[in-house]
Amino acid sequence: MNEPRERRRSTGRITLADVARTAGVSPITVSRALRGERAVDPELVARVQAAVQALGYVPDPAARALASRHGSHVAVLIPLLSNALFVDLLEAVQREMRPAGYQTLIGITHYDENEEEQLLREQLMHRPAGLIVTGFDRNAAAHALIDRSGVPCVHVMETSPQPGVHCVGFSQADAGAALTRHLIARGRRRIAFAAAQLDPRTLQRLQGWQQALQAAGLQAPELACLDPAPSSLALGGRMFEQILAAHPDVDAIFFCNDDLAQGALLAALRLGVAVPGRVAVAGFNDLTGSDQMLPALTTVRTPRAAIGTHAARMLLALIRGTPPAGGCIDLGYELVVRASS
Amino acid sequence: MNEPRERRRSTGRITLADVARTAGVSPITVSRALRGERAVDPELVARVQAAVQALGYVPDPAARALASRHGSHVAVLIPLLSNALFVDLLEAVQREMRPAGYQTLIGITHYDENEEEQLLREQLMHRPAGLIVTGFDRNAAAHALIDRSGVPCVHVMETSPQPGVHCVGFSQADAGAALTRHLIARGRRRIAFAAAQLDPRTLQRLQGWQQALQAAGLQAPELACLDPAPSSLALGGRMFEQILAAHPDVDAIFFCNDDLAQGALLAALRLGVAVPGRVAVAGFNDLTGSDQMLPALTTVRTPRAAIGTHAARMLLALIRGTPPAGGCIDLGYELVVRASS
DNA sequence: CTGAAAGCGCTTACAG
DNA sequence: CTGAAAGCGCTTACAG
Repeated sequence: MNEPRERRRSTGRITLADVARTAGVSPITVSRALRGERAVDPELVARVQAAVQALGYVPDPAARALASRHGSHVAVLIPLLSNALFVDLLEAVQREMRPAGYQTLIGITHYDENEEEQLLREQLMHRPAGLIVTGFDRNAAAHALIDRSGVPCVHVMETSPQPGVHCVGFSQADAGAALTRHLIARGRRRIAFAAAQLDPRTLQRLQGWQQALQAAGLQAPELACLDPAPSSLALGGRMFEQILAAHPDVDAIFFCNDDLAQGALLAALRLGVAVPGRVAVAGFNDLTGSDQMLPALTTVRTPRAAIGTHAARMLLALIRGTPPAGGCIDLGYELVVRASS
Repeated sequence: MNEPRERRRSTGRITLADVARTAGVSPITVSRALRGERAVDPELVARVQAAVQALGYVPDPAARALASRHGSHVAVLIPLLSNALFVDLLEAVQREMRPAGYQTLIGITHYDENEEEQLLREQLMHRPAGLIVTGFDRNAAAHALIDRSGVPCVHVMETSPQPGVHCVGFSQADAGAALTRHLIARGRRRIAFAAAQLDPRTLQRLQGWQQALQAAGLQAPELACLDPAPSSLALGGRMFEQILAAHPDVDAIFFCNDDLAQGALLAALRLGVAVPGRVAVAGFNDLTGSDQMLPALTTVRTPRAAIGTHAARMLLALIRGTPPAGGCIDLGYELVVRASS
């Protein structure tokens, strides 16, 4: 009898084959039982599970990915982590994905087209099971990468009427218009719009502001204060000063993000400008701290956690091949009127 | 002659074997040339690279992971993403890791021992090349998982004299003591410490506060205001009110995190309490907005970005098997004195 | 400095 | 409902 040849590279790891042996079934049956795929005799499933328990078997994701040609993770591309908006979104996505057995890989684009394209390339080479991206604006190469990859993709934060795309979000333009109409209803007539970063969603809010003013016969293009620099409290404070200096008749300012508006409120305190007496101030997103400001900040509450949850569920459905209910979900927004307007 | 048997499961993907064929070398030489491993004839390397370019070859991480028994990613465990501290840390880690070819997988523990253990289990089953964890406090099972995994691990945010462990951070206790001494030097005598969350690092700052007071003969255990709830602006405001109500003689409050202190400053404005006239206020971490507050907030600047950078480099060295310079790096902290104290 | 062979631990596709 | 065979695309360990 031949001596059994020694295995050359054994890792000592407990494998699916070990489970199969102790359960007295074939490896493929173990594989199917574990993934809940197709029908497997309940009794065999029980035996497999017992063996898994007894041996402490843990599947190897790399082997699984190699054999099945896609990983057990999803990639999420967001612009920043320093905006609490995206942190809330991410946490919600992870909360759905982890129990479903998917890891979440985060890519931060810094609002940069080229970084996003590069990131997409890297992520896609890891063969994610699914993809979540922010909005619809990206360069042609990035679009092509997504399309050609065949990886299911959900777009978040915006909505689109385009058929075939999957998205979860709300109308940024409508939300911007609604906030502007609120200011008009409060009797404001010279309403400025102050924005930083100038990403697509900010510009959509800008459009909403324009439309609402136009509808009321109050249009004032000179009151759009646009700065491509990153959003921050300090910048908001500076914008507040500049706008009041340049346009003393302004009686309301709509900031495209709460951090700018918070900075403006702080600057108003510093400068002794009465809010809302002299000028009303409003923000967007209802970030943490806005309800604590003095005066408390009027803003638009955006459903980012719900967006994350729904986007994850939609992606899971796409991954499983069960078509999700509807291609595009509009989760709306909520006007939060506080003392600053 | 036999008909060449058709390949059964070809994916159409360009593989290392394809590159080898067009470069006219063996697959293993391609593998070595691409990874820059050992010596390979420069001319062959050039031929391989040309073939890679021509074919648009992209290595498959799953196959690589399966063959080499560890992934091309590192896992990072942090408590929260809603504290800007950890966002800065993460961004710095990613900035080092991506160019080195490693993806960063983020796990959020929510300051929960069991969640951390579970997360560790999941992450480790994905065989990361390296691991970064926050601090040293975790349950025995989590410790054992890290040790037994054999995965190189760097601890961040704290320092430890223990030999054999790798860490990058600073002394939280020293920083807490330094801030307290500053308040004492400013003539404050009844100095309260207000903390939320009560995670290990917060409690280390508490110790620093105690030591500094004791050294000055000012100890006042009744002035430690500890709340296990998550840190927030609103909670800081409430704590501010409570402390002044319960201890009217308090003349300074040291909040364990800037968000609490910012909330306190806002509450002071609301209540008409003079800061620093009636009571000095200080925070910790120098988070965004602290310099914009009214008055601007005295705090301790913590080097989280530098911690991320150094931790990533240390981990890279451990992964490559080159022992890093020193097991533990203390990056210190910086007192930032502003108008609130 | 280079290579032929074997293997990493799973799943797919084909049968029955 | 179950299985034997082949293969996913790399790297390790052994030679030379």
